[in-house]
Amino acid sequence: MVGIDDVARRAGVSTATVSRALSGRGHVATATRERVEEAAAELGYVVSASASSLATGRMRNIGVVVPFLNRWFYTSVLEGAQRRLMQYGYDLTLYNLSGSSNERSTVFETFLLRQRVDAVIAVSLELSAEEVDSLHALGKPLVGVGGPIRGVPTVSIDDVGVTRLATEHLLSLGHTVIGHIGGDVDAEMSFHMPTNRRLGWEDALRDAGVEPRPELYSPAVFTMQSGYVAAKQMLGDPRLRPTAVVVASDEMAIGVILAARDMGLDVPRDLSVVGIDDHELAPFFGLTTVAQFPEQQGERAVELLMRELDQSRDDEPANLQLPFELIVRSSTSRPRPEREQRG
Amino acid sequence: MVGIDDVARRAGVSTATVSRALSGRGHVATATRERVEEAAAELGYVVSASASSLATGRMRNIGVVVPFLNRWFYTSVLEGAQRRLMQYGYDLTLYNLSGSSNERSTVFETFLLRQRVDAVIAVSLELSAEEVDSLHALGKPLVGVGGPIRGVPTVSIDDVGVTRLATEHLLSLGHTVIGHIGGDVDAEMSFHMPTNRRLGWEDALRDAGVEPRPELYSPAVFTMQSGYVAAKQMLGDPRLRPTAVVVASDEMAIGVILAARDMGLDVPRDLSVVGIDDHELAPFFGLTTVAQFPEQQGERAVELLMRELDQSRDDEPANLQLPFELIVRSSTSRPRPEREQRG
DNA sequence: GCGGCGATTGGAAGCGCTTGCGTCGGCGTG
DNA sequence: CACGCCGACGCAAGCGCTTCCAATCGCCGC
Repeated sequence: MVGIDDVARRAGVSTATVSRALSGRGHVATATRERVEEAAAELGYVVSASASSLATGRMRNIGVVVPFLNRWFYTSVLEGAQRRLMQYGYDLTLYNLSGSSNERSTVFETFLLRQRVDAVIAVSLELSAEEVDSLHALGKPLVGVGGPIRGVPTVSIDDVGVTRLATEHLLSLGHTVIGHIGGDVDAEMSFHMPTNRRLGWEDALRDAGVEPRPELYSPAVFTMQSGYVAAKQMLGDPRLRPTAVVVASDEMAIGVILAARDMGLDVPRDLSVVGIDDHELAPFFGLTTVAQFPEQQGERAVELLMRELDQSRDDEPANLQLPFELIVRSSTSRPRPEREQRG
Repeated sequence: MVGIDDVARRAGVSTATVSRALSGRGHVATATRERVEEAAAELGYVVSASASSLATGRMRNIGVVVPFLNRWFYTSVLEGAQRRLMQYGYDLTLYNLSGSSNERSTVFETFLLRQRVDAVIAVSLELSAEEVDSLHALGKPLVGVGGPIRGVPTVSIDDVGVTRLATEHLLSLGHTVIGHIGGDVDAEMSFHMPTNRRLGWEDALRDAGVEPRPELYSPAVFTMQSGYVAAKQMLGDPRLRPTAVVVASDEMAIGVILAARDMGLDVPRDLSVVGIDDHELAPFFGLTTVAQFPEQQGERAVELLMRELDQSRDDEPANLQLPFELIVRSSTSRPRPEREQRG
């Protein structure tokens, strides 16, 4: 294994100089630096991560904790985070909580505290005060993606605003009987998100002078299947049927579209559907949706972290609100004229 | 930061003993061990990963390289690998190649060689000889998931057998005009897999005395959309239409089902469809499929790796063939009687 | 009762880097 | 022209563990 001394010898300098030259810290004459770099390249020298970490106390590695892996949102965040981290020269070690039920405590109590990561990004996780504290006690910065966490900087989108925008789109098309199929709070780990999305729907309706009808809200978990089932139920009675629905995720929304088809309803003629996410399948189903950009969220989370890692954490926890955007496709249109609709 | 000497002092022993007691290596009297463990627990001591790694040369961390993240197969493999690694006390650091085009070389030349991982798992990646060699030169074991790699132990499924099984299922139902929608070799990174799956279809047909018709094979990339488009084309002409199709992945197969519906064809009455994977959406669409178990593949890959890491690599590269299984749902049935079919 | 052996434990030498502290010149000022 | 400063570089002390080697000690077999 070629070590720093080999490089030093070959370049005719001390190991200290090699270290400085290669890391860019400290003053090194240009000529010397080049000689060192050349020697390192010729020998195929790569610094030993563990030796470097032991000496500096920094691992150049950050931990990302996700509640699931098999979900578009999480993998997208992961993808963005990974890309940005790589640019910073950092590694990403992955912790997935979806395994056994006690995996969560294992991750927090053993793995994350094991000095293997400089910081952690928690995606859609409601962290307990102890979890946050134990990390902070070790001097490990922490940032969250999705949903605020007490005392922790976070990047997220305005979940109220998202469904509000979706609902307003529908209202602007002339719909007034608008349903909402949303997250079932108990079934998901991402705490306030489902509730906030419902609030956005309610707020938009009220602002338009329409009182949201409880029977037009239907909870569901974030899967296509669950969206399908919820839609079947909500659309069952033609007299109570909404002319449009705001659905809390694209996957659910696709389930809704499929349900509508199976019931002989034409989308968007009989039912307008708007989802949230801009999932990769959304274009295929012509789904109008409010796009969020999870990859970007992952990237921003990394940037936030890097800032905390660099500077002494002066500024207080920022809550970064990321943009979202309505994308109109073919699943929404004006409602059918009343008389025709009844027919 | 509490270190090993703190524990040693508290337990009244030397650091050497603490190390031995906590790591389980070497002989330590039971009473002593307990005393040390107690002291460590009270102090909340956790070994410093970098110090330990520097001393032992082992990182207890393995790298997993995937070509994409947003695909059911990869995340499932990842999930299985992660779970098993965690049980072994190992971390998983993730490398995703789907970013920029030069990310691949960056990963291999910089990150993987940086002494941060003890070994690597390559998922659905055709590695070049240099990539394999450079890893082996560093003494880093390597195992592949999906598709054989020269000189590297691999876990995979029998891709020929998988489509063969699917095709035989269709044949046994009485179908004889069976199409295949499969991977486009050029568009995917997973090399022989698409070809092998096509071979399975051809073999099964020939064994049944049916010559596979080239116009009943249609290449497509592994997405729902692409399956949809391919199906629209293959099913376009009623006189040439197959009564059944074997589709190389569930996502594509769902696209096929959707296309059939849009063309007014009833599945399975007018068209039987069988996919491969047992994707999480398969039950929802009633898709008959040949299940493979990617999580299990991830787990087995880890086990293979651990064996290489433990023993001196005596045995030569094993190629582990994992099981697959036909799951019959509602997308396949006997073909309609001939006369009715034409009608 | 004695030599020897294995179980226990401590001492101390690294593992391969980073970095504070010093030294050595060369150059800008007064 | 002398002084002081600063850039460039080398020395050597760690960073916090692991583990080889040696020292002890209790106990067994002859």
